[in-house]
Amino acid sequence: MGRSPCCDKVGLRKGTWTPEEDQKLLSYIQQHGHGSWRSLPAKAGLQRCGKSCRLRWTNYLRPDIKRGKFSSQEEQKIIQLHALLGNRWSAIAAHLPKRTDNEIKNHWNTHLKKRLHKMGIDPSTHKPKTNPFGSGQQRDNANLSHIAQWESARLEAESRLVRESKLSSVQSSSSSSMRKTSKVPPLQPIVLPCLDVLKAWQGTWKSSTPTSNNNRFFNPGKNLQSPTSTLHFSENAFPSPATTSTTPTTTNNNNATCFGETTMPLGAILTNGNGGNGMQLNDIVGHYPNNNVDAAYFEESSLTPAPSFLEGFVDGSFGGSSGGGDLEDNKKYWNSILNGET
DNA sequence: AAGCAGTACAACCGCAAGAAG
DNA sequence: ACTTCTTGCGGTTGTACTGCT
Repeated sequence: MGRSPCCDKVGLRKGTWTPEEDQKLLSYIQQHGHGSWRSLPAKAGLQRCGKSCRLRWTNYLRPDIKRGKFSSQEEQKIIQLHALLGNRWSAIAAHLPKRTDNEIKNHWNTHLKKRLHKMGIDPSTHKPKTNPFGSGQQRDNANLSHIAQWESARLEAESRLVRESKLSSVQSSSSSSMRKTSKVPPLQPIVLPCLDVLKAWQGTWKSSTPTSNNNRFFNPGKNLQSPTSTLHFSENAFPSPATTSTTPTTTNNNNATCFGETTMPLGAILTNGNGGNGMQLNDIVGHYPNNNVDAAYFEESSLTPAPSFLEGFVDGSFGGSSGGGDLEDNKKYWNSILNGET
């Protein structure tokens, strides 16, 4: 009973692959496909076990692999995904085209983990290791609240991911017998994990009891403190809700008048818009001429601590002045959200 | 130039689980 | 129902490279 070893380990080479071995493996697979990995080494004239061949192929020789330095955009995505998925490298890799789980794992362990440490962030929890914001009691409370909300959102998103993963694996297994076993949730349609967290966060805020006061967008109610976070909306980017109604419109307004730069609590964006006390992503972009995300940008002002998964959204997105992500990628991000994957 | 430590990346190992016989 | 095969996955180790003393 039990599994047999992947190879007999006698007379087989281990360690770094030579260019000759690579060439043998590559040319064999190009001609015949890999077939059964166990039988491949003998057929290809390699003194390696099948498992080693498979690893070499999937992590290095495969033609659809992008090698080389990770872009800042990719790094940001890895951090965001890791905040959501933890060490599920294959799941993370599924969201980074042409990158292997092994490469991402190595990059995380050798670069990103250390970088987060230096920034005072615990890479396993994605939370600040210590309070970097001084000693004000009020600030401390706000931060604790912020962290608690973030954690709550994260857990909710994670549980949702698990639910969706189970659901889709049932669907996919019934629809395709070719699909091999995998812990990775199916990728189509792509639902951005960041958005999951945003949604979860929405739920967190929505669960509080809104009251009407002079903040038309956001009122955290009694159970949750207002976040310390605010977002700045640039001039000409955001038509004034004050000129229309107390609730943001969900329809596009090409002739919308704009108000000058304003400061909005993060909750204004993350709480439910149609309910009247906050805005959804659709609501926000609905205010821009032609629903065009190019028309807007926002930048982080005092989101503290900034959850890493939000960085793509609040740190320099849309070519904002604070530097940050690539404009085109951010636009794709947002357009995918607005095209109904939400 | 040699030795050493740190870093980056490739590769290995063992486990889990579905497929196949 | 059971065993074996096969593949995928994540953690860990090994090795080559680089920079410093």
